[in-house]
Amino acid sequence: MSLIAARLDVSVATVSNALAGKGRVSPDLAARIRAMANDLCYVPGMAGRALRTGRSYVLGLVLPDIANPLFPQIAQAIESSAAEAGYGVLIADSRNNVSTQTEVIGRLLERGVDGVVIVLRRGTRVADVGTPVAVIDSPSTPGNTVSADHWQGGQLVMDHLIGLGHRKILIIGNNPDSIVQNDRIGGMKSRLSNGAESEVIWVEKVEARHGPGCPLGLADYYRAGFTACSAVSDLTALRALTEILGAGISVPENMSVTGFDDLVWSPVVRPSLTTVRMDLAAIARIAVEALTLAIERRAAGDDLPKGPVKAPPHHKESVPMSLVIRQSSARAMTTQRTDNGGYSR
Amino acid sequence: MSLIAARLDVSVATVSNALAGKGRVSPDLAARIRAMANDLCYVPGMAGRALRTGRSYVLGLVLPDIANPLFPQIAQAIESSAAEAGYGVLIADSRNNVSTQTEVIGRLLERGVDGVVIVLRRGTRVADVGTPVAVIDSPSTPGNTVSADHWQGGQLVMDHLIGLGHRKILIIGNNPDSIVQNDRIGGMKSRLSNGAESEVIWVEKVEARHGPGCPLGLADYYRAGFTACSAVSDLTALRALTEILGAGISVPENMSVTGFDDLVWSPVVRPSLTTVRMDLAAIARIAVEALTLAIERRAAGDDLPKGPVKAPPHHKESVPMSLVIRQSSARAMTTQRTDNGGYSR
DNA sequence: GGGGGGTGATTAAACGTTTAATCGAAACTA
DNA sequence: TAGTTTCGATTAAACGTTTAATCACCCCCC
Repeated sequence: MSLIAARLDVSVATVSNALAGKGRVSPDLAARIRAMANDLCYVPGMAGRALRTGRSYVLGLVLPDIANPLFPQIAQAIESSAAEAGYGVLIADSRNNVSTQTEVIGRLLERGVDGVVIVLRRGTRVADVGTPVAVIDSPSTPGNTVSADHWQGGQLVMDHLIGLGHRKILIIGNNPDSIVQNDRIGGMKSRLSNGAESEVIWVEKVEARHGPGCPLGLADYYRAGFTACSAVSDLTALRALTEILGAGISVPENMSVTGFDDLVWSPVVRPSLTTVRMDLAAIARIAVEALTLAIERRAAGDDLPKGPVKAPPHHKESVPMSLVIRQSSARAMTTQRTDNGGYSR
Repeated sequence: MSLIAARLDVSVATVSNALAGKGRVSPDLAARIRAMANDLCYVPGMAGRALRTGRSYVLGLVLPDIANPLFPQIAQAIESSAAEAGYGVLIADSRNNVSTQTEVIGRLLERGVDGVVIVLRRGTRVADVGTPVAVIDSPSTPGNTVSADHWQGGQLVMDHLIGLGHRKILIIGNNPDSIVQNDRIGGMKSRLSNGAESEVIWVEKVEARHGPGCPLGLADYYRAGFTACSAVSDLTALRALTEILGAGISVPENMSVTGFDDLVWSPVVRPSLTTVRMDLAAIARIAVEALTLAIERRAAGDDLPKGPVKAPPHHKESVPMSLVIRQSSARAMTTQRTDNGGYSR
């Protein structure tokens, strides 16, 4: 910048004004400055700007569990929205540990991030920091900024399965403490109709009894007349799918399987997985917008209300999910076989 | 910092020296300063430091394909190593597009990152930028900084399968242009012995003929006497596994299936997937160390050799992979059935 | 023709940190 | 005792940007 100023024999202030379009600069001089800047491949140094303005144009993204297969989608969505708003994204991984979570948030703040996006799990509360925070979890979570409408997503699958004629539906959850999973299951149950019934099993509970990686005994449910498995996550659905296939029960002819989140492998397994997808792009956009709004306000002198930022008024706090119908769900068998469901093969 | 200085009635320089342990400060004054700093919850502002020293203590991490299921592991490893070295990690996503790759690298540089870690795919070359760059791809890739020893990984699975008595082994690749995949396959083939034979199919090629998501015709290979599928990635392995199970062929009794990378779902599917894992923690550590070393050197005035940084001398440029034996691989059937392999069920 | 107002540019301070140069005093040396 | 280190701390400049305050100037109007 000072180089540009020297070359055109003007003051750096004028250069700054011209490039920022702020002060009073004559149109032609401004044009000459822009030309020269472009000529010299000048890019404003963030360090000086950050120092002067107190803003780094960097957001922190803290994930509770980086092994989470959703991470790529989330990171992609947040990074994209942030980039569009002129922000970079600094990642942090609190290894599902609530104490390291506060620690990594602290590190992000030391780095001078202007705001933080936190993806919660199991409804952890996040302490108040001096910086705007957006929380993505579930509409049921207190202090949630924006998230997918998991309840409605549950309704979506259940409507789909009921519509296909299924009447005995096994719901497979993972962790009973997860607000997200409970929302999804609640939505499912709310749409049981026409005498349809459901049963819920929790993977963590059966693993607590039989060890990690144990079979879920799905063949037994099949023999008991269940014709569909609705899992709260594609990971669980995949586990169910392979177990069912391995038991010689064909999918979707004898048993339908559905999941949640449309993870990478869902389209490629055979049969490809019917699932419910969140609109992470929209969610990220709203979260980032809420955050940047709060940042602007704070820079203007207002002090923030306590707690995570709220979704901007013209946006919904919960984003509808959409059903992705693939091969793993089909019409329920009309002639029900309640005995001899395979398993011996 | 100036607040500390005022409170103790010393100069800011002294405070800086005391906290950095650099200049000459009397031990007791230094202690008092540290105490006061701790008392005031003082954290040095990165902006000022960055401006003065020209270093941001931030690394950029650019992934070619953020949908890549390996992303969580990589990001975790890099973030962890970087944090240990005192660096933050700014993520960038070049959506498998080489032009956006250079663009996002540019954005990272504008943000003032001190170095960049690039995970390549398909051997893209990366243009010289004014900042140290570490490349993670494959030992065969020119300019590679560090990576897993994919060739040796291929040998690992093949030794395993041969040891289990398999003699006709189907190798499933994804993209023929991928250096990584070719390395893995090369390693596999180099360990064919005892009259064992292999055949390679490429998913992208068969999809080009029969459309995306099409069956790979694995039952035919089973009928033709193949007893093992060695996929070049867990994603492909999973696809193979589900197709085989769906065809009524049991795994691993009739057919063994192996993959690569130990992705999230590999332990949870049934049968759980035998796979080859890279030591991403070690790889990330070496990459970050090489990078920080180059950064130090550059800060000391040396100018860098062109091209990506090289692994530090006391480290290997290629990190050995390790075999993770699970349920999906087992001893080959002794009595080979070349006809009637299932498929009808 | 002198005061007032708008215009286009400059000046200078400020952000928070590091660091080379300086300086006073105490301690050692000849 | 005078000269010379050594120690402990200070001074001041510097990084690159923004921005409030200032200034010179021209134009207009009474």
